[in-house]
Amino acid sequence: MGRVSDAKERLMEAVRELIWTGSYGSTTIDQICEKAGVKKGSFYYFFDSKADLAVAALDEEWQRRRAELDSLFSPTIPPLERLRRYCDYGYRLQSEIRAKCGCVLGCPLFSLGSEISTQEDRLQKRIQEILDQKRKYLESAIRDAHGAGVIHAPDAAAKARTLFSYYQGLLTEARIHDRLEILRDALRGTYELLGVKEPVPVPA
Amino acid sequence: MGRVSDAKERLMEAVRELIWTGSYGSTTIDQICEKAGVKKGSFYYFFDSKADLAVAALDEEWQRRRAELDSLFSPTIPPLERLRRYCDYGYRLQSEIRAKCGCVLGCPLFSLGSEISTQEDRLQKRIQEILDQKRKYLESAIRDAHGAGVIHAPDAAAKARTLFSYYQGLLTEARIHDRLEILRDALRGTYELLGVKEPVPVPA
DNA sequence: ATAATAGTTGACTGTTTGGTCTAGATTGGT
DNA sequence: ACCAATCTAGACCAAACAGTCAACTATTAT
Repeated sequence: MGRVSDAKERLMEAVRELIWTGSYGSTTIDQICEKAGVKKGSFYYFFDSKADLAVAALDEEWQRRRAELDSLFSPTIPPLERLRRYCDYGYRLQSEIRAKCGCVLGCPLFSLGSEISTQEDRLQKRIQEILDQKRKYLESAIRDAHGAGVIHAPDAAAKARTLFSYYQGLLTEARIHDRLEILRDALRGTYELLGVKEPVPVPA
Repeated sequence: MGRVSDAKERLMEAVRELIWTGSYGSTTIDQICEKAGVKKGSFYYFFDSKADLAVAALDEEWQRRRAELDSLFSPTIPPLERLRRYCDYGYRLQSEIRAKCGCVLGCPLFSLGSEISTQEDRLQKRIQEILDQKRKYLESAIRDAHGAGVIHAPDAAAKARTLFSYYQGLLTEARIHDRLEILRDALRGTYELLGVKEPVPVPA
Protein backbone atom coordinates (compact mmCIF):
# COMPACT_ATOMS: atom_id res chain seq x y z
CA MET A 1 0.00 0.00 0.00
CA GLY A 2 0.94 3.62 -0.31
CA ARG A 3 2.08 5.64 -3.24
CA VAL A 4 4.23 3.92 -5.88
CA SER A 5 7.27 5.34 -7.62
CA ASP A 6 10.25 4.52 -9.76
CA ALA A 7 12.21 7.52 -8.50
CA LYS A 8 14.64 5.20 -6.77
CA GLU A 9 15.47 3.48 -10.03
CA ARG A 10 15.72 6.79 -11.87
CA LEU A 11 18.16 8.06 -9.27
CA MET A 12 20.33 4.97 -9.59
CA GLU A 13 20.35 5.24 -13.37
CA ALA A 14 21.20 8.93 -13.17
CA VAL A 15 24.09 8.51 -10.77
CA ARG A 16 25.57 5.72 -12.85
CA GLU A 17 25.54 7.85 -15.97
CA LEU A 18 26.90 10.94 -14.28
CA ILE A 19 29.73 9.15 -12.55
CA TRP A 20 30.65 7.19 -15.62
CA THR A 21 30.57 10.09 -18.05
CA GLY A 22 32.18 12.42 -15.54
CA SER A 23 33.48 11.48 -12.12
CA TYR A 24 32.26 10.77 -8.64
CA GLY A 25 33.69 13.92 -7.14
CA SER A 26 32.31 16.23 -9.78
CA THR A 27 28.82 14.77 -9.54
CA THR A 28 26.55 16.67 -7.18
CA ILE A 29 23.32 15.58 -5.58
CA ASP A 30 21.54 18.46 -7.29
CA GLN A 31 22.76 17.22 -10.68
CA ILE A 32 21.64 13.69 -9.92
CA CYS A 33 18.21 14.92 -8.91
CA GLU A 34 17.85 17.06 -11.98
CA LYS A 35 18.90 14.27 -14.32
CA ALA A 36 16.54 11.84 -12.61
CA GLY A 37 13.70 14.35 -12.52
CA VAL A 38 13.44 13.93 -8.77
CA LYS A 39 13.32 16.57 -6.06
CA LYS A 40 15.85 16.61 -3.29
CA GLY A 41 13.24 15.78 -0.71
CA SER A 42 12.65 12.50 -2.53
CA PHE A 43 16.34 11.84 -2.84
CA TYR A 44 16.78 11.95 0.91
CA TYR A 45 13.65 9.91 1.35
CA PHE A 46 15.33 7.01 -0.46
CA PHE A 47 19.02 7.52 0.29
CA ASP A 48 21.19 8.93 3.03
CA SER A 49 23.96 10.30 0.86
CA LYS A 50 25.59 10.22 -2.54
CA ALA A 51 27.77 7.33 -1.42
CA ASP A 52 24.74 5.39 -0.27
CA LEU A 53 23.07 5.87 -3.63
CA ALA A 54 26.23 4.92 -5.45
CA VAL A 55 26.49 1.63 -3.58
CA ALA A 56 22.89 0.77 -4.41
CA ALA A 57 23.34 1.77 -8.04
CA LEU A 58 26.48 -0.35 -8.38
CA ASP A 59 24.84 -3.35 -6.78
CA GLU A 60 21.85 -3.15 -9.07
CA GLU A 61 24.01 -2.83 -12.17
CA TRP A 62 26.19 -5.69 -11.06
CA GLN A 63 23.19 -8.02 -10.83
CA ARG A 64 22.44 -7.39 -14.49
CA ARG A 65 26.02 -7.53 -15.59
CA ARG A 66 26.64 -10.76 -13.76
CA ALA A 67 23.89 -12.51 -15.67
CA GLU A 68 25.50 -11.48 -18.94
CA LEU A 69 28.92 -12.63 -17.79
CA ASP A 70 27.52 -15.94 -16.62
CA SER A 71 26.34 -16.60 -20.13
CA LEU A 72 29.55 -15.33 -21.75
CA PHE A 73 31.64 -17.53 -19.50
CA SER A 74 29.43 -20.57 -19.63
CA PRO A 75 31.46 -23.75 -18.98
CA THR A 76 29.81 -25.22 -22.07
CA ILE A 77 31.92 -22.88 -24.19
CA PRO A 78 35.59 -23.72 -24.89
CA PRO A 79 37.68 -21.63 -22.49
CA LEU A 80 39.64 -19.62 -25.05
CA GLU A 81 36.46 -18.80 -26.89
CA ARG A 82 35.03 -17.45 -23.65
CA LEU A 83 37.88 -14.98 -23.56
CA ARG A 84 37.41 -14.09 -27.18
CA ARG A 85 33.72 -13.43 -26.58
CA TYR A 86 34.56 -11.37 -23.55
CA CYS A 87 36.87 -9.15 -25.59
CA ASP A 88 34.22 -8.78 -28.26
CA TYR A 89 31.61 -7.98 -25.67
CA GLY A 90 33.81 -5.31 -24.10
CA TYR A 91 34.53 -3.75 -27.46
CA ARG A 92 30.88 -3.71 -28.43
CA LEU A 93 29.88 -2.14 -25.13
CA GLN A 94 32.44 0.62 -25.48
CA SER A 95 31.41 1.24 -29.08
CA GLU A 96 27.81 1.68 -28.06
CA ILE A 97 28.73 4.03 -25.25
CA ARG A 98 30.89 5.99 -27.59
CA ALA A 99 28.09 6.30 -30.10
CA LYS A 100 25.75 7.44 -27.38
CA CYS A 101 27.98 9.67 -25.25
CA GLY A 102 30.68 10.68 -27.73
CA CYS A 103 33.45 9.34 -25.51
CA VAL A 104 35.09 6.06 -24.63
CA LEU A 105 34.40 5.63 -20.94
CA GLY A 106 36.21 2.46 -19.90
CA CYS A 107 35.23 0.40 -16.88
CA PRO A 108 33.10 2.38 -14.43
CA LEU A 109 34.13 0.27 -11.47
CA PHE A 110 37.82 0.55 -12.10
CA SER A 111 37.75 4.31 -12.68
CA LEU A 112 35.54 4.90 -9.68
CA GLY A 113 37.58 2.57 -7.51
CA SER A 114 40.73 4.41 -8.40
CA GLU A 115 39.16 7.80 -7.79
CA ILE A 116 37.70 7.19 -4.37
CA SER A 117 40.21 4.63 -3.08
CA THR A 118 41.13 6.77 -0.09
CA GLN A 119 37.60 8.02 0.58
CA GLU A 120 34.12 6.50 0.96
CA ASP A 121 35.05 3.30 2.67
CA ARG A 122 31.79 1.45 2.19
CA LEU A 123 31.65 2.20 -1.51
CA GLN A 124 35.29 1.25 -1.93
CA LYS A 125 34.77 -2.12 -0.23
CA ARG A 126 31.89 -2.91 -2.53
CA ILE A 127 33.91 -2.03 -5.59
CA GLN A 128 36.72 -4.29 -4.44
CA GLU A 129 34.30 -7.16 -3.99
CA ILE A 130 32.73 -6.76 -7.40
CA LEU A 131 36.11 -6.46 -9.11
CA ASP A 132 37.21 -9.63 -7.32
CA GLN A 133 34.16 -11.40 -8.65
CA LYS A 134 34.80 -10.21 -12.18
CA ARG A 135 38.30 -11.59 -12.00
CA LYS A 136 36.92 -14.99 -11.10
CA TYR A 137 35.46 -15.32 -14.58
CA LEU A 138 38.91 -14.99 -16.08
CA GLU A 139 40.37 -17.33 -13.49
CA SER A 140 38.01 -20.16 -14.26
CA ALA A 141 38.44 -19.76 -18.01
CA ILE A 142 42.21 -19.87 -17.56
CA ARG A 143 42.00 -22.91 -15.31
CA ASP A 144 39.84 -24.71 -17.84
CA ALA A 145 42.18 -23.73 -20.66
CA HIS A 146 45.11 -25.12 -18.71
CA GLY A 147 43.14 -28.28 -17.99
CA ALA A 148 42.37 -28.66 -21.67
CA GLY A 149 46.07 -28.26 -22.44
CA VAL A 150 45.63 -25.27 -24.74
CA ILE A 151 47.74 -23.03 -22.53
CA HIS A 152 50.30 -23.55 -19.79
CA ALA A 153 49.09 -21.85 -16.62
CA PRO A 154 49.60 -23.97 -13.51
CA ASP A 155 48.71 -20.99 -11.30
CA ALA A 156 45.41 -19.86 -12.77
CA ALA A 157 44.76 -17.27 -10.06
CA ALA A 158 48.05 -15.52 -10.71
CA LYS A 159 47.50 -15.55 -14.46
CA ALA A 160 44.03 -14.17 -13.97
CA ARG A 161 45.38 -11.30 -11.86
CA THR A 162 47.90 -10.49 -14.57
CA LEU A 163 45.33 -10.67 -17.32
CA PHE A 164 42.84 -8.63 -15.34
CA SER A 165 45.37 -5.89 -14.67
CA TYR A 166 46.20 -5.78 -18.35
CA TYR A 167 42.61 -5.69 -19.42
CA GLN A 168 41.63 -2.98 -16.96
CA GLY A 169 44.72 -0.99 -17.83
CA LEU A 170 43.77 -1.18 -21.49
CA LEU A 171 40.24 0.02 -20.81
CA THR A 172 41.56 2.90 -18.77
CA GLU A 173 43.97 3.85 -21.53
CA ALA A 174 41.06 3.85 -23.94
CA ARG A 175 39.23 6.22 -21.62
CA ILE A 176 42.19 8.49 -21.03
CA HIS A 177 42.97 8.79 -24.72
CA ASP A 178 39.35 8.54 -25.81
CA ARG A 179 40.39 6.06 -28.46
CA LEU A 180 38.31 3.02 -29.22
CA GLU A 181 41.02 1.48 -31.39
CA ILE A 182 43.12 0.82 -28.31
CA LEU A 183 40.65 -1.91 -27.40
CA ARG A 184 41.26 -3.67 -30.68
CA ASP A 185 44.42 -5.01 -29.08
CA ALA A 186 42.60 -6.73 -26.24
CA LEU A 187 42.45 -10.20 -27.72
CA ARG A 188 45.94 -10.15 -29.18
CA GLY A 189 47.30 -8.98 -25.82
CA THR A 190 45.30 -11.61 -23.99
CA TYR A 191 46.56 -14.44 -26.16
CA GLU A 192 50.09 -13.11 -25.96
CA LEU A 193 49.89 -12.95 -22.21
CA LEU A 194 48.54 -16.46 -21.96
CA GLY A 195 51.05 -17.79 -24.42
CA VAL A 196 48.37 -19.18 -26.69
CA LYS A 197 49.93 -21.04 -29.60
CA GLU A 198 47.09 -20.91 -32.11
CA PRO A 199 46.69 -17.74 -34.16
CA VAL A 200 44.43 -14.96 -32.94
CA PRO A 201 41.06 -15.36 -34.66
CA VAL A 202 40.35 -12.45 -36.97
CA PRO A 203 36.88 -10.94 -36.63
CA ALA A 204 34.75 -11.21 -39.74
CA MET B 1 63.44 43.06 -8.15
CA GLY B 2 60.34 43.00 -6.05
CA ARG B 3 59.30 40.69 -3.28
CA VAL B 4 60.42 37.05 -3.51
CA SER B 5 58.36 33.98 -2.67
CA ASP B 6 58.17 30.24 -2.95
CA ALA B 7 54.38 30.24 -2.67
CA LYS B 8 54.09 29.07 -6.25
CA GLU B 9 56.17 25.99 -5.49
CA ARG B 10 54.29 25.36 -2.25
CA LEU B 11 51.00 25.48 -4.14
CA MET B 12 52.23 22.99 -6.73
CA GLU B 13 53.49 20.65 -4.04
CA ALA B 14 50.20 20.94 -2.16
CA VAL B 15 47.99 20.22 -5.14
CA ARG B 16 50.08 17.20 -6.10
CA GLU B 17 49.71 15.70 -2.66
CA LEU B 18 46.02 16.43 -2.34
CA ILE B 19 45.14 15.05 -5.75
CA TRP B 20 47.28 11.99 -5.30
CA THR B 21 46.11 11.13 -1.79
CA GLY B 22 42.52 12.03 -2.65
CA SER B 23 41.20 13.03 -6.02
CA TYR B 24 41.04 16.01 -8.31
CA GLY B 25 37.33 16.55 -7.89
CA SER B 26 37.38 16.40 -4.12
CA THR B 27 40.28 18.84 -3.85
CA THR B 28 39.19 22.44 -3.34
CA ILE B 29 41.16 25.62 -3.82
CA ASP B 30 40.66 26.47 -0.15
CA GLN B 31 42.22 23.14 0.83
CA ILE B 32 45.15 23.69 -1.48
CA CYS B 33 45.74 27.14 -0.05
CA GLU B 34 45.53 25.91 3.51
CA LYS B 35 47.94 23.06 2.91
CA ALA B 36 50.37 25.37 1.13
CA GLY B 37 50.03 28.07 3.77
CA VAL B 38 49.02 30.55 1.10
CA LYS B 39 46.07 32.92 1.02
CA LYS B 40 43.56 32.74 -1.79
CA GLY B 41 44.57 36.14 -3.06
CA SER B 42 48.06 34.79 -3.68
CA PHE B 43 46.67 31.69 -5.33
CA TYR B 44 44.91 33.80 -7.92
CA TYR B 45 47.97 35.95 -8.27
CA PHE B 46 49.89 32.94 -9.57
CA PHE B 47 47.22 30.79 -11.20
CA ASP B 48 43.91 31.23 -12.99
CA SER B 49 42.24 28.09 -11.73
CA LYS B 50 42.72 24.69 -10.14
CA ALA B 51 43.23 23.16 -13.58
CA ASP B 52 45.89 25.73 -14.40
CA LEU B 53 47.76 24.95 -11.19
CA ALA B 54 47.43 21.23 -11.81
CA VAL B 55 49.01 21.53 -15.25
CA ALA B 56 51.94 23.50 -13.85
CA ALA B 57 52.36 21.06 -10.96
CA LEU B 58 52.35 18.06 -13.29
CA ASP B 59 54.85 19.65 -15.64
CA GLU B 60 57.22 20.46 -12.82
CA GLU B 61 57.02 16.97 -11.38
CA TRP B 62 57.53 15.43 -14.79
CA GLN B 63 60.80 17.31 -15.25
CA ARG B 64 62.16 15.69 -12.11
CA ARG B 65 60.74 12.28 -12.86
CA ARG B 66 62.10 12.30 -16.37
CA ALA B 67 65.64 12.74 -15.15
CA GLU B 68 65.25 9.70 -12.92
CA LEU B 69 63.78 7.64 -15.75
CA ASP B 70 66.56 8.72 -18.09
CA SER B 71 69.05 7.23 -15.71
CA LEU B 72 67.00 4.08 -15.07
CA PHE B 73 66.62 3.48 -18.78
CA SER B 74 70.14 4.38 -19.78
CA PRO B 75 71.12 2.61 -23.01
CA THR B 76 74.31 1.56 -21.23
CA ILE B 77 72.25 -0.86 -19.16
CA PRO B 78 71.13 -4.20 -20.65
CA PRO B 79 67.49 -3.79 -21.75
CA LEU B 80 65.93 -6.43 -19.53
CA GLU B 81 67.79 -5.07 -16.56
CA ARG B 82 66.31 -1.66 -17.28
CA LEU B 83 62.87 -3.17 -16.89
CA ARG B 84 63.90 -4.95 -13.72
CA ARG B 85 65.18 -1.69 -12.28
CA TYR B 86 62.01 0.07 -13.31
CA CYS B 87 59.89 -2.47 -11.45
CA ASP B 88 62.11 -2.12 -8.39
CA TYR B 89 61.92 1.63 -8.60
CA GLY B 90 58.13 1.58 -8.80
CA TYR B 91 57.89 -0.76 -5.86
CA ARG B 92 60.24 1.33 -3.75
CA LEU B 93 58.33 4.51 -4.57
CA GLN B 94 55.03 2.99 -3.58
CA SER B 95 56.52 1.58 -0.39
CA GLU B 96 57.76 4.99 0.61
CA ILE B 97 54.43 6.63 -0.13
CA ARG B 98 52.69 3.95 1.84
CA ALA B 99 54.97 4.48 4.81
CA LYS B 100 54.34 8.21 4.62
CA CYS B 101 50.64 8.38 3.75
CA GLY B 102 49.37 5.03 4.99
CA CYS B 103 48.01 4.10 1.57
CA VAL B 104 49.21 2.72 -1.73
CA LEU B 105 48.48 5.49 -4.20
CA GLY B 106 49.45 4.12 -7.60
CA CYS B 107 50.33 6.33 -10.54
CA PRO B 108 49.07 9.88 -10.08
CA LEU B 109 48.92 10.55 -13.81
CA PHE B 110 46.93 7.47 -14.64
CA SER B 111 44.41 7.97 -11.84
CA LEU B 112 44.03 11.63 -12.62
CA GLY B 113 43.80 11.00 -16.35
CA SER B 114 41.06 8.49 -15.81
CA GLU B 115 39.16 10.75 -13.44
CA ILE B 116 39.08 13.88 -15.55
CA SER B 117 39.12 12.30 -19.01
CA THR B 118 35.86 13.96 -20.01
CA GLN B 119 36.59 17.28 -18.29
CA GLU B 120 39.46 19.78 -18.18
CA ASP B 121 40.68 19.50 -21.71
CA ARG B 122 44.01 21.22 -21.28
CA LEU B 123 44.97 19.13 -18.28
CA GLN B 124 43.86 15.97 -20.02
CA LYS B 125 45.98 16.71 -23.09
CA ARG B 126 49.04 17.22 -20.95
CA ILE B 127 48.47 13.96 -19.12
CA GLN B 128 48.16 12.12 -22.41
CA GLU B 129 51.44 13.58 -23.59
CA ILE B 130 53.33 12.67 -20.44
CA LEU B 131 51.93 9.14 -20.43
CA ASP B 132 52.99 8.77 -24.06
CA GLN B 133 56.47 9.83 -23.12
CA LYS B 134 56.60 7.36 -20.25
CA ARG B 135 55.64 4.58 -22.61
CA LYS B 136 58.58 5.46 -24.84
CA TYR B 137 60.98 4.25 -22.16
CA LEU B 138 59.43 0.81 -22.29
CA GLU B 139 59.36 0.87 -26.05
CA SER B 140 63.05 1.53 -26.44
CA ALA B 141 63.97 -1.08 -23.85
CA ILE B 142 61.82 -3.61 -25.68
CA ARG B 143 63.31 -2.69 -29.04
CA ASP B 144 66.81 -3.08 -27.65
CA ALA B 145 65.90 -6.40 -26.06
CA HIS B 146 64.57 -7.62 -29.38
CA GLY B 147 67.70 -6.37 -31.10
CA ALA B 148 69.84 -8.23 -28.59
CA GLY B 149 67.82 -11.37 -29.26
CA VAL B 150 66.75 -11.88 -25.64
CA ILE B 151 63.06 -11.55 -26.53
CA HIS B 152 60.97 -11.84 -29.67
CA ALA B 153 59.14 -8.54 -30.24
CA PRO B 154 59.23 -7.41 -33.86
CA ASP B 155 56.66 -4.70 -33.10
CA ALA B 156 58.21 -2.93 -30.12
CA ALA B 157 55.59 -0.19 -30.04
CA ALA B 158 52.74 -2.67 -29.76
CA LYS B 159 54.52 -4.66 -27.06
CA ALA B 160 55.19 -1.47 -25.17
CA ARG B 161 51.52 -0.53 -25.27
CA THR B 162 50.60 -3.93 -23.94
CA LEU B 163 53.20 -3.82 -21.20
CA PHE B 164 52.28 -0.28 -20.27
CA SER B 165 48.61 -1.15 -19.95
CA TYR B 166 49.49 -4.08 -17.75
CA TYR B 167 51.81 -2.07 -15.58
CA GLN B 168 49.38 0.80 -15.11
CA GLY B 169 46.56 -1.62 -14.48
CA LEU B 170 48.63 -3.28 -11.80
CA LEU B 171 49.41 0.03 -10.11
CA THR B 172 45.75 0.97 -10.15
CA GLU B 173 44.81 -2.38 -8.66
CA ALA B 174 47.32 -1.76 -5.91
CA ARG B 175 45.67 1.60 -5.24
CA ILE B 176 42.14 0.25 -5.35
CA HIS B 177 42.92 -2.61 -2.99
CA ASP B 178 45.50 -0.67 -1.02
CA ARG B 179 47.81 -3.66 -1.23
CA LEU B 180 51.49 -3.23 -1.85
CA GLU B 181 52.00 -6.95 -2.43
CA ILE B 182 50.15 -6.70 -5.71
CA LEU B 183 53.17 -4.87 -7.09
CA ARG B 184 55.42 -7.81 -6.27
CA ASP B 185 54.06 -9.41 -9.42
CA ALA B 186 55.22 -6.61 -11.69
CA LEU B 187 58.45 -8.19 -12.85
CA ARG B 188 57.08 -11.69 -13.20
CA GLY B 189 54.17 -10.32 -15.24
CA THR B 190 56.50 -8.24 -17.34
CA TYR B 191 58.75 -11.16 -18.18
CA GLU B 192 55.75 -13.38 -18.84
CA LEU B 193 54.28 -10.80 -21.17
CA LEU B 194 57.53 -10.37 -23.04
CA GLY B 195 58.09 -14.09 -23.22
CA VAL B 196 61.46 -13.86 -21.54
CA LYS B 197 63.11 -17.26 -21.37
CA GLU B 198 65.52 -16.73 -18.51
CA PRO B 199 64.20 -17.08 -14.98
CA VAL B 200 62.91 -14.03 -13.14
CA PRO B 201 65.70 -12.73 -10.94
CA VAL B 202 64.86 -13.05 -7.28
CA PRO B 203 65.57 -9.94 -5.19
CA ALA B 204 68.17 -10.47 -2.49
C1' DA C 1 66.42 57.27 -0.22
C1' DT C 2 63.04 56.09 -3.22
C1' DA C 3 60.38 54.37 -6.74
C1' DA C 4 59.12 50.49 -9.32
C1' DT C 5 58.14 45.76 -9.02
C1' DA C 6 56.58 41.44 -6.99
C1' DG C 7 54.04 39.35 -3.76
C1' DT C 8 50.64 39.29 0.43
C1' DT C 9 46.53 39.94 3.06
C1' DG C 10 41.86 39.58 4.51
C1' DA C 11 37.57 41.12 3.90
C1' DC C 12 33.97 40.77 0.54
C1' DT C 13 30.51 38.90 -3.02
C1' DG C 14 27.45 35.83 -5.10
C1' DT C 15 26.65 31.03 -6.00
C1' DT C 16 26.46 26.20 -5.22
C1' DT C 17 26.28 22.72 -2.14
C1' DG C 18 24.46 19.14 1.19
C1' DG C 19 20.94 18.55 4.14
C1' DT C 20 16.21 19.41 6.73
C1' DC C 21 11.46 20.02 7.33
C1' DT C 22 6.54 20.34 6.68
C1' DA C 23 2.48 20.27 4.19
C1' DG C 24 0.36 17.89 0.72
C1' DA C 25 -0.52 14.31 -2.97
C1' DT C 26 -1.21 9.48 -4.44
C1' DT C 27 -1.95 4.87 -3.59
C1' DG C 28 -3.82 0.15 -1.56
C1' DG C 29 -6.43 -2.13 2.12
C1' DT C 30 -10.68 -2.52 4.49
C1' DA D 1 -15.36 6.30 2.00
C1' DC D 2 -11.66 6.67 4.64
C1' DC D 3 -7.39 5.46 6.85
C1' DA D 4 -2.57 4.53 6.84
C1' DA D 5 1.41 4.06 4.39
C1' DT D 6 4.31 5.75 0.78
C1' DC D 7 6.04 9.21 -1.80
C1' DT D 8 6.53 14.29 -3.53
C1' DA D 9 7.08 19.37 -3.58
C1' DG D 10 9.53 23.05 -2.57
C1' DA D 11 10.84 26.35 0.68
C1' DC D 12 14.47 26.90 3.69
C1' DC D 13 19.20 26.92 6.10
C1' DA D 14 24.08 27.04 7.09
C1' DA D 15 28.37 25.90 5.27
C1' DA D 16 31.54 25.62 1.61
C1' DC D 17 32.74 27.28 -2.57
C1' DA D 18 35.17 30.06 -6.46
C1' DG D 19 36.57 34.29 -7.46
C1' DT D 20 37.53 39.72 -6.74
C1' DC D 21 39.63 43.68 -4.93
C1' DA D 22 42.09 47.47 -2.85
C1' DA D 23 45.26 48.35 0.60
C1' DC D 24 49.52 46.82 2.29
C1' DT D 25 54.45 44.89 2.62
C1' DA D 26 58.89 43.42 1.22
C1' DT D 27 62.65 43.55 -2.19
C1' DT D 28 65.98 45.52 -5.24
C1' DA D 29 67.86 48.52 -8.90
C1' DT D 30 69.20 53.01 -9.35
